[in-house]
Amino acid sequence: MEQFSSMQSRLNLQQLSAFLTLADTGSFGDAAEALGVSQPALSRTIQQIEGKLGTRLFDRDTRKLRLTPAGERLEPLARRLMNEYQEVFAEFDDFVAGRQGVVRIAAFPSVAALLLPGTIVSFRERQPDVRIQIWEDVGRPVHKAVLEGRADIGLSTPPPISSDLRYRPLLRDEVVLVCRNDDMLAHREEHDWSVFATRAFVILSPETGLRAMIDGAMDEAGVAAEPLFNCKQPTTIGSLVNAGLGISALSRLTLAQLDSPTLAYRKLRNPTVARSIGVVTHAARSLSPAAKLFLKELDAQAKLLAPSINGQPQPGDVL
Amino acid sequence: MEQFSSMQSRLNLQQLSAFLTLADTGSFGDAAEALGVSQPALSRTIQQIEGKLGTRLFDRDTRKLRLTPAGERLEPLARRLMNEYQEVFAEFDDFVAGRQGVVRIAAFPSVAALLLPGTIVSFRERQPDVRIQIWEDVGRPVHKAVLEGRADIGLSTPPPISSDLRYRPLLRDEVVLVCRNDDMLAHREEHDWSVFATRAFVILSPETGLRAMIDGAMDEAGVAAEPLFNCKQPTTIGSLVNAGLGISALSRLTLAQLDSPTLAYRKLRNPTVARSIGVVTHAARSLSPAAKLFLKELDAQAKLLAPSINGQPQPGDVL
DNA sequence: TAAAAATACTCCATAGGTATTTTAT
DNA sequence: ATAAAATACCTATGGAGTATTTTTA
Repeated sequence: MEQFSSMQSRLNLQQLSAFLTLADTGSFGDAAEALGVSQPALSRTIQQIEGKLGTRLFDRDTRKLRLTPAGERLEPLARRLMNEYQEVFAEFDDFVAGRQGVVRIAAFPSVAALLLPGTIVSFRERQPDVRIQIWEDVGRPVHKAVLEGRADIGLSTPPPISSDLRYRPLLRDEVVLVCRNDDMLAHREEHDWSVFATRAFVILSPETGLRAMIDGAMDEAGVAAEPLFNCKQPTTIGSLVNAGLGISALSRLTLAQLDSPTLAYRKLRNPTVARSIGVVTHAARSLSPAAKLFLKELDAQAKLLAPSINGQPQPGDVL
Repeated sequence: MEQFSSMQSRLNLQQLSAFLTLADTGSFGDAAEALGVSQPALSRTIQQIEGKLGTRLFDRDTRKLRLTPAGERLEPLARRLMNEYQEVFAEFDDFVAGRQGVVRIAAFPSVAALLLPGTIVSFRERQPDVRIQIWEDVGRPVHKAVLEGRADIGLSTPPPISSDLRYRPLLRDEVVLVCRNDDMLAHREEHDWSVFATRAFVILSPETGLRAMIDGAMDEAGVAAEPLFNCKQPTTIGSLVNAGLGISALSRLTLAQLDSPTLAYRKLRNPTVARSIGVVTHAARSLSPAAKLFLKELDAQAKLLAPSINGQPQPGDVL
């Protein structure tokens, strides 16, 4: 920077500090001690400063020491500079320690609803000054937000391999049968996919990721049945099932989000279908310290939910 | 200063500059060139910075370079700091060059009236941003103001020797006979002090410095006459003389201050009495650069006035 | 004459340079 | 294969120490 080519007449921070300390103490000996250097060292430093600036800063002899007019002019300026400097690095230290900053999260609504509230509560206890921003998105948009740097952390299914994204699984989200809890199907712990051939059923619309998994499972199970409704929203499915219009298949996480006391879920097998929900980050970009701390909190939260929802990824899972 | 004992995590200005330049150029090679150092040198500098701060500031490989979140946070802070720094030293350089500051002057009213207006006009042409403060005082108060640091420059008679003041003469201010210009005394170029024995006269009151000189001269000349009035103000003397009530003795400078077209002055001899008017500064205190420049202007102005008022100090002068 | 700043000299830590290696496209 | 950053190794400057001299009240 050319700023520094013509820097003959500017003091570095150490020199500013030496100047201020001498101005404070009024004696080379005391100032040198305060600065942790020898008296001759400080003596030379002050001479160098005065040489650089082209003025004496102190009128002095072996008995007296006082600021010159130039010194008096410099003092408040130097003091302001040093304070600014302190403040800047105090602020930055806060950032580095994760006490300050912004964490931007892009997440599936289901994950946002289930995992984030608890995480945020305990995170904010520790890091009250960190701002948290959440975008609820589905599938691809989450990956895109992380890829393009609009979000620090994505919570979603795994991104396509060989993209510049990194993925770490948090939860195993299994596709389950959804019915009213007074439905006779609720009497059994598990059902085959063939159950959908025997009952009216409602299902998510084809553009959703879950629907693709469900279609795949039905194919594999050889079940060819026509759904009663295609719904965009999981909540609609919940209402329809509650209304007794049919049964459905949803992921555990999506169902948990509905939070309906009258709905039950039962395992579906042959095949068992699950997707992985996890953390998406950019492979080439560092996370902010605050974001790293947030991730730790997320891990803890995911472990907490493990008994009710989670499961380790298993062979055969659709990830 | 303890500020520096715990300074492990703070960057010096060179490091800040290196960081900003790299952020600007986006390439180690280019940034190194801009900074005037080699690429490996900058490479190491950045590593040291990151080590100190405890975070990476750039995500980089041999092809790409971009700021990390920490880097993005630091950038505006660092930029602000560097700007502050530039501004502080630009301002201080102005001060050192005498383009900025305050010059405080304590002066005899007569000197203030005669010497300062021209000096200030030409000084302000060159240094329009320097503020000038003037206190009009007489004799001792001028010395005291300089001694106590309330004024940078005093314009007055010489201070008592062996005080902490320094004195440099500017003008020789001679005591002269003052009469109306239609007075018969004006016909002769010079008069002895005995002239006061022959005419009614008015005179400054005893507490003034000039009065002491006049009394001394009258003693020496053996003139013992009673003044008609003792006046505190030179202007009163001017009025009385103009009114034809008598003649008087004043210094050239004091008379010039009256600026009356109907008054004349003539040399007084046996003895010739003069005082020195000059610059009083503190012996142990530096002058501000602006004050030094002001003194130069004063010298020039005093030389300009030399033909009409001045004269070199002469043997026998009361200084 | 005593206390404090300035000087003289010596030393070493660090910032910088050159040559080379590693790495990612 | 190429271009850029990182590493290795060396050098030299300037900041800091100890011992000593100078200065002034």
